[in-house]
Amino acid sequence: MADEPRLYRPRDRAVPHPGDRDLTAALNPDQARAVTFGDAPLLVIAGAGTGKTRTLIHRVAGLIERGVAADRILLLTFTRRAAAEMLARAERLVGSASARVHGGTFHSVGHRLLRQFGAAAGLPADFTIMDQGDAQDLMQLGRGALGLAKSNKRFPKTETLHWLYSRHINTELPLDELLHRDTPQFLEYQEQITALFADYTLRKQERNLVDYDDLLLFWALMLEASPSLQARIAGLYDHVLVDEYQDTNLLQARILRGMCTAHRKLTVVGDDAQSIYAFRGAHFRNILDFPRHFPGATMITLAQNYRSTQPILDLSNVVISRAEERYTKDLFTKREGGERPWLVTAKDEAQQTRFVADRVLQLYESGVPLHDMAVLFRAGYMSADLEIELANRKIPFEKWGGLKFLEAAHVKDVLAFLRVSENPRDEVSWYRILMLLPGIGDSTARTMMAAMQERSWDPDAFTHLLTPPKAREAHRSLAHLLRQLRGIGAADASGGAKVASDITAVRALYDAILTEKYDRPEARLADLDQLRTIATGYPSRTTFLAALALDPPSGTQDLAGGSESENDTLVLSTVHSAKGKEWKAVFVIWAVDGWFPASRSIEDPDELEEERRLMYVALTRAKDELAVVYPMQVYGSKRSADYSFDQLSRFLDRGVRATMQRVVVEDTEAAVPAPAATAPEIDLRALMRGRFGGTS
DNA sequence: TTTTGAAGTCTCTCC
DNA sequence: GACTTCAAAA
Repeated sequence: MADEPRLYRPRDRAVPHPGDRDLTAALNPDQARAVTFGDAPLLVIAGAGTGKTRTLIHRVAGLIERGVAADRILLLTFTRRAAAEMLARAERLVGSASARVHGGTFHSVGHRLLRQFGAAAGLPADFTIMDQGDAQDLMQLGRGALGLAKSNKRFPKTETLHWLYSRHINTELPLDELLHRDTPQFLEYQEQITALFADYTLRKQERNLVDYDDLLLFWALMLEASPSLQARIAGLYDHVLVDEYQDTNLLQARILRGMCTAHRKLTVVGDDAQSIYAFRGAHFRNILDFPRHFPGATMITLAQNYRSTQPILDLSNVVISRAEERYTKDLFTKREGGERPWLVTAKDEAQQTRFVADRVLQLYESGVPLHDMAVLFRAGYMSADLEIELANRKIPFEKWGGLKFLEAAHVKDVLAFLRVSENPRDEVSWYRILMLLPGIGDSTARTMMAAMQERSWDPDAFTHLLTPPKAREAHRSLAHLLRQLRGIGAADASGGAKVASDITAVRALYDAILTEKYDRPEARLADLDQLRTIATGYPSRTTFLAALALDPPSGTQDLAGGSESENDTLVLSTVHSAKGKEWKAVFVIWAVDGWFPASRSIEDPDELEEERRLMYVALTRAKDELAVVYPMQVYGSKRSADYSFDQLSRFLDRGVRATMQRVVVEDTEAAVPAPAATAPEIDLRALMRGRFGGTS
C-alpha cells in the first residue's frame, strides 16, 4: 500500500465512456493504426495537438479489451502532471479497470521499484530521497571535507559541480568529455572533481541517501547487473508505454531496454519539435534513434492537428520552420476560420499586466470560463506582477511550476527534523537543523556531525555531544524533541495523525526560531499549518517524506483538496509545466529578447534552438485565441552592454509577424497623472527629515 | 576561531 | 526576494 505510486488518485465515480465499444471510431486512420498495432516496438511521432495522448490512452484501453491485465501495463511519463492527467483520462475511457494500470514519472516508478527490490540489490529499504537542493547541500559538505571549499576562487561552484555530476549520470558522457564541451575552464580541476564525485557517492551510501539520479541509475543497474532481478522487475509488466519520448535521455533508454528485452512490447510517442528538457540530459535525437535501439520498430506519424485554428498553426509553423534541425512535418487542421494571433505591444510591464487582466475579464464575460484560459511565461518569477493584479481584481488563478512550496527554507527546515528521526544518518538534514541553533555555525556543525559519525550515527549520540556554552540550552531542547519524535514516530500504525503531531512537536521548538528570523513570519507560519494538513493525508512518515520529494503538492491550491476542478480558475504556468495541455485562449507574456529566449541561452546555438522549441510549445497550446505580449520598456533591466532587453523576441521575426496582427494597448489608465513637472507646493521629504532624530 | 549581521549580486525550465 | 560574500563582533 505504502509503496504504491501516488500519482493516480481515483475519484469516486468512474463513468465508462459511452463509445468504448469501438475504440477506433473517434480516431483518424493513423491514430487507429497506432491504437490497434500489435505487440512489436512502436514509435509514434506526433506533432502538437495531434491527439498524441488520446492515441496513447486508446491504446491502453485497447490492450485491456484484448485481455491484457491492467496492472501489467506500465505507463511512463515525464512530469507528474502528465502522469496524473493521463491516468485520469484512461479511467474515463475504460472505466475503473484502468485504475490498476501502473503509471507515473520515471522517477516515481523507479522509486517504487527500489523500495520493493532494493534490498535484493543491497540498498536498505529505509533510504531517504534527496531533492536537488539537498543533493547540492550534500555535495557542499563533501567539498568542505575534502578541503575544496575555500582558497580557490576558480574552482567550480557547488551548483555547477552538481550539474556536471547529474549530467554525467544522465547522458553517460565521461567527465572529461563533459568538461571539454561545456566547461573547459574547469578542465584543470578534473582530478579534484572526480575525487569529489567519488566522495559524494560514498557519502550518499554511508548516509543512506538517494538522489533523483539514483532513482533512475539504480533501476537501470538492477536490470543490467542481475539476470534474476531483471526477470523479476521486467516480469512485472507485459506492456510499456512512454509519453513525451523526446524528453528521455540515454539512461532512460537503457531502462526501457532492460524492461522490454524479453517481450519487446514497447510503445513510445513524442515530437522532436517539442523537446525542451535538454538541460536534464535529454536529446531529441533519442527519439530518432529509437529504431536503432529497438530494431524492427514501426513508425507512425500524426500530423493532423485537432486543437488549434489554422491562423494559430500558421504562426507556429513559421516559428518552428526557423529551427536548424527538424524532422516532423508542418501541422494542418480542418478547423475553419479563426482570428490571426495578436502581437500586443505594451508600454511596460504594468501595461502588459493590465492588458492581460482586462482581456481575461473580457473573454470571461463573453462566455469563456477562466479554466479555459492560460497565461504562459518563460520562468516562474515572471508572473509576480500579474499575480498581484489578479489578486487585487479578485480573479481566481492557480500557478503551475516555478518556485515550489517545499523549496521554501522554512518548510525544508521542519522536514529536516522529521528526516533525522526517520534516518539518523541524514547528514544534510542534520546540518540544516544544527545551523538553526544559536551559537552553532558551520564549523561546530561539522564537528558535531563528525562526532555522530564516530558513533555510527547512533540515535542517542546527539544527546551526549558537547556543545559550546552558548548553544547548551538549544542543544538540550533539541535532544528532547528528537527523543520525542522517535517515540512518536515509532508507532507508525496510526498513520497521518502521527505525522501531523510530529510536525506540531517540531513547531514547539521551531516557531520561535522562525519568528526570530523573519520580520513578517505570518505567511511562513501559515505554510507550516498547510504542511501539517498535507501530512494528515499520508499513512506514515516514510510515505510522507518520499512523496514530498517526488510528488510535491504545489502549495495553496492543492490544499483545497478535491474541489480544485470545480473552481473556475485561470492558469498561470511556465511553458515547461504547460506542455501537453491546451486552452481556448492563451497569453504568452514577456516575449522580450533576453527573457524569452532567456539571456543565458542566447550564446549557445543548441540552447537557443531549445528556446525556439519552447516558444513553439507555448504557441501551440492555444485552441482559438492567442496573444503574444511584449513590454517595450523593462524597468530595472540588466545593464548589459551586449544585449538590449527591450527588443521583441528574436523568434518573432518579420516573416512570423506577417502571420499575426498588431495590437497596441490603449492606455486606459492614462487618468493616472504623470509625476508633476511643476514645482511642489510642499516638500514632504523635508517635513519627514529629522523625524527620528537622525540627520542623514 | 567562529558566528552573525549587513551589503551586494543575481535571478530558468523538472524529477 | 533569496543566496553569497565580506567584515565586524563575540
